[in-house]
Amino acid sequence: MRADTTDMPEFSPRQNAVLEQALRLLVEGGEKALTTSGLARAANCSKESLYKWFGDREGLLAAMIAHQASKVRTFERSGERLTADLLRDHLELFARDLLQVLAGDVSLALNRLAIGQATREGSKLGKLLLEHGRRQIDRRAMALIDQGKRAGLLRFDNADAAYHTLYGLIVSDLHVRMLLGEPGLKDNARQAERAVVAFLALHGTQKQSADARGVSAGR
Amino acid sequence: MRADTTDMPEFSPRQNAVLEQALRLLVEGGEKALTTSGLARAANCSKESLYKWFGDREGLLAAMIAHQASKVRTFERSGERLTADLLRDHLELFARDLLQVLAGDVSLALNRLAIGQATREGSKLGKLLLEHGRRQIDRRAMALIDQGKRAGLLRFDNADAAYHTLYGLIVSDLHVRMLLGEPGLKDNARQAERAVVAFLALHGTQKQSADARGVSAGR
DNA sequence: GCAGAACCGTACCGTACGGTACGCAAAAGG
DNA sequence: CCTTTTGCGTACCGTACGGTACGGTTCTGC
Repeated sequence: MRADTTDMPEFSPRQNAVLEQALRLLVEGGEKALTTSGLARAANCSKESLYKWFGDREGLLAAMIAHQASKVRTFERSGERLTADLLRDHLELFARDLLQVLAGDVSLALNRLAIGQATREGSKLGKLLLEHGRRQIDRRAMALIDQGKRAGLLRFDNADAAYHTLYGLIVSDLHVRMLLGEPGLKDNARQAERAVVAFLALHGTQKQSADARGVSAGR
Repeated sequence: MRADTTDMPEFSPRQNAVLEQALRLLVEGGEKALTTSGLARAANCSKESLYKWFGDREGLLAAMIAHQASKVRTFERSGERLTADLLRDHLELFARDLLQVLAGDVSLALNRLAIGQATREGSKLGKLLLEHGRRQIDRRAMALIDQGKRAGLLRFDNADAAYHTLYGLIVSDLHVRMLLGEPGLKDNARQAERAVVAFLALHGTQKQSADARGVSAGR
């Protein structure tokens, strides 16, 4: 494996337009609506071109995932000095972004696709999705958590475990519920705030402000 | 107790055997392996009978969910007096049970099926799965949490929010990862213990024992 | 013992999919 | 200007699915 990322084929503009149509079909009608004939019709291209570009149906699905991942770029974080308030703000921003991403139409459709494809033996698409879709956001959170620890604002043994705690507090069972077709939250921001307050109560080194704790356990 | 929604048709032994085979096929090969012809062959019955009993394919899938749910009976809890240690034990037992259920082959297969079927507009199967599969375990946890509060061992505003916190701490993103084909945890018990310690740190009214806190944030 | 229902095994039907082949127009390139 | 490449549109093929029909067989009730 050379380097890490960006060994992605980088599709031509035409191919990207086709992949965009493919995503649209998938979002609007689920996997059964994404057929080679239907895509060729919707994208005004020939089936032959589809097979030439993407190999087969699985290649098309993989290309869709890569294409979507290439659109979500997570800006590298600044190296500013962390304060407790700043850390909390960044954690909340991360939480809100995470909830928004997970609730996105395209994200849900791709996850449904990969999960529907998966079996007990694992799934090529699932691996791809976790690798392309999650690594970015994982990195961002881990960097933030690590920075918080180095600044003496957070305390934990295992950064990975701490991150999973944060993730669980933010998302709970919401992701699976949305994948099953339930509507998302009315207020992502409130959920984000709650989760960060709880996370800081568990792993923070300082008392939080009074109004903040009111969210989690005040009357 | 028929109580609320036991309007489930209650299938005959023969039909239950067929549904069992259907689950086996689904677990072993995913949705694409669950065909009417394949099921008829595997269960030694005729396709005509399948359609007579279950109406159509969707009816078969719904029947599979109902059948599986009917097998998972959550024993009603005792009314014993709660102590802090007892509460922690029950919470840990709940967490272990939850992790074990979510990691089960049949549960994963049914969730994959319903998720693969779901679209933006929601899914009949998804609703069914959440209703039949989750309500039991939700009730159990809510009862336990509520009992803990009445015993003065837990403190929270919103029992629902507290339960979601507990759920998130226990499961994190593990469920989705497993749905995508990743292997489960090596040690469910450890994860359960961690989650309960964190939950009690957030919502408990008493200090936990030293070894317990060592799990979450020891030096 | 007999009529009727339930059921199995199989054959069958229409359809729609993934994938391939071909004819032709429009760019690309020299 | 001519050639080559690229790609569109369509037709086509094999397959496999969901669903139905039917003849033969076992089970059930009287």
